[in-house]
Amino acid sequence: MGNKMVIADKNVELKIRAVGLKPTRQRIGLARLLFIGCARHVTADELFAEASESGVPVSLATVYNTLRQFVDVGLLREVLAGPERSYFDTDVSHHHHFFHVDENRLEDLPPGSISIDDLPNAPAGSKIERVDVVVRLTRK
Amino acid sequence: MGNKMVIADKNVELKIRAVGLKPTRQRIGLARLLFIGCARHVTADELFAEASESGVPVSLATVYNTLRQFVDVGLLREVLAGPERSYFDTDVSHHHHFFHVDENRLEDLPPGSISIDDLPNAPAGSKIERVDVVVRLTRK
DNA sequence: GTGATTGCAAATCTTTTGCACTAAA
DNA sequence: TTTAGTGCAAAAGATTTGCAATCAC
Repeated sequence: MGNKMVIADKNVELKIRAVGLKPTRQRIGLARLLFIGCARHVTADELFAEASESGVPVSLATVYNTLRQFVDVGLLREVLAGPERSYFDTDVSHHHHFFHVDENRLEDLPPGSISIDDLPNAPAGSKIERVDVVVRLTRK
Repeated sequence: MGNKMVIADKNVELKIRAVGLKPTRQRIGLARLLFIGCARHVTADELFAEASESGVPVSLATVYNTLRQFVDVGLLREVLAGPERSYFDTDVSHHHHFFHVDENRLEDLPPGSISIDDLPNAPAGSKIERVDVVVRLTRK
């Protein structure tokens, strides 16, 4: 059993090294939670809770700092879905989201769901960084 | 000069009454700033500053509460552009936004700029409340 | 007069930061 | 050993809330 785990850990460590960060116990622990397995959407709070449960020794401040660093180096994408809190997506490819308003939960749009035509020109002096689409959902 | 002002005030008061709110001095003052003239995007802070400058006697807490109430009754729309603060749009019709990341400023997309095809079906049990598109801009 | 609204200050919530301590290289 | 990273507690910023005072009707 331990074998796969060890290999995955090694990959996570390499991933962190690859972006120029020091692979500390905390970063490795958080990265394991984030990057081993399917793509996911987390808040700082959720990740902190998960880390605590699974025995990763980390403080909430470090969770925040680590998430920010991972975004900065392109390992995570920050998704703006509501004004209350930030969501982080382990899938950094260009895609869009459902946001379940009643549950404060993000979900990927099925790929190819939305195609945007007639993208406007950026106003003078600006360039388009990114286009975010959020489909807000409520209970039926 | 005073005449137009008085009429506009009257309309603002009627607007507030129409949604079932009591037209207090504060609500009328804020509504005048918001709804007389062109459509605009404001933050609570900006509106509070404006109110203070133009002699509308109102506290920051009341600005927040009033904005929230105006959103609830459909007089304003809250726009999600970043996690730091909320923006309020006096244009409640369906339209999308540029967000100037470096300036924290919203701007309407030229009408008809974006057309979304292939809108996905909502997941089971949910219905689509709204689709938000934010085109994030940085300095060129 | 009476119930809704306001102002203020305090509380809340998310996120960031300063600084002494710890750990990775 | 040396520098980067961490934890804690405090700070910061946006927003909400409790409650006594005030206002609209």
